[in-house]
Amino acid sequence: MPELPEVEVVRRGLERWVAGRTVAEVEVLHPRAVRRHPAGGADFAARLAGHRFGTAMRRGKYLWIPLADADASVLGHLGMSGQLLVQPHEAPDEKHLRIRVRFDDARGTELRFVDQRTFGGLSLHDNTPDGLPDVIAHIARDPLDPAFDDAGFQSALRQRRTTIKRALLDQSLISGVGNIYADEALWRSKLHYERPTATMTRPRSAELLGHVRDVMNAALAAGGTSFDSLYVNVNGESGYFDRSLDAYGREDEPCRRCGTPMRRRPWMNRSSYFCPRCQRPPRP
DNA sequence: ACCACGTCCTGTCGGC
DNA sequence: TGCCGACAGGACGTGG
Repeated sequence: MPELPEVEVVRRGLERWVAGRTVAEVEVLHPRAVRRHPAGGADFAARLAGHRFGTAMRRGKYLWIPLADADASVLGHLGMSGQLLVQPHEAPDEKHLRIRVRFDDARGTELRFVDQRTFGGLSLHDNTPDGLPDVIAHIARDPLDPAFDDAGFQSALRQRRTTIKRALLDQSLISGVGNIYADEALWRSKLHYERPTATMTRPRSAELLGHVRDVMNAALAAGGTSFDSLYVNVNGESGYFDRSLDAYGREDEPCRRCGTPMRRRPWMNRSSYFCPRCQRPPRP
């Protein structure tokens, strides 16, 4: 379940292994992997061939590789189980290989998009004037972006009529936060996931934002987290932010602050993990 | 305009 | 032993 730190690790891998290379041929092996490319797989392959890759960029969980010779980008999202692998040509095809990109050089490697659950995919889009693929113009900056607007986020929270975890997962408010880091940041902030955003004072919002950044930076320092053997970085090495989670997946285990057994609650077709003592539910 | 929820997908795991 | 349901969840479309 790649979130921002894992995606950043993949971005760095792309920067190192595919920047500057020219596409020779693209094979789309599963239509769902290009479902965000409206004209379909054949068009995706045809339009990409012959173009040279620039330096991979990232916003939140989205990755894109600008074409060095056109005002367009290859946009990628890893979804739940997506991997971008740089593999030798002779490596056997992965079971869930969805897209293969061959290059026109003699480096002997190709780029592969592998994805078991097919929530992720690649697509080709024109750029907006600020160099962003047009279809992700609505995605907010992420908290590690130097241009992230802290004050704007805080006032947006107060104006919303929703609850805090929903807001953290809303990619138009703040991007790059998924279920795992949301639970981690809320635990660190001693906030219940159902706290109304309207009750978030400036200091409380600032503290939460600080914890979101701390959790992400810690994961980044550890080379990206993975809690699922499906997740592998761009070179095929599995990252693992070992034993550093305080909330996610810790049902019935003692809270690392107060020792109370942690709880899991079904929430929005997923789960929320929290300490019932440190993170008191809001008064109804 | 804002907000909530169902849906897509495949593999693993645990219970009966 | 084998079947079946629950679970994992990011982002988008739809309906309120």
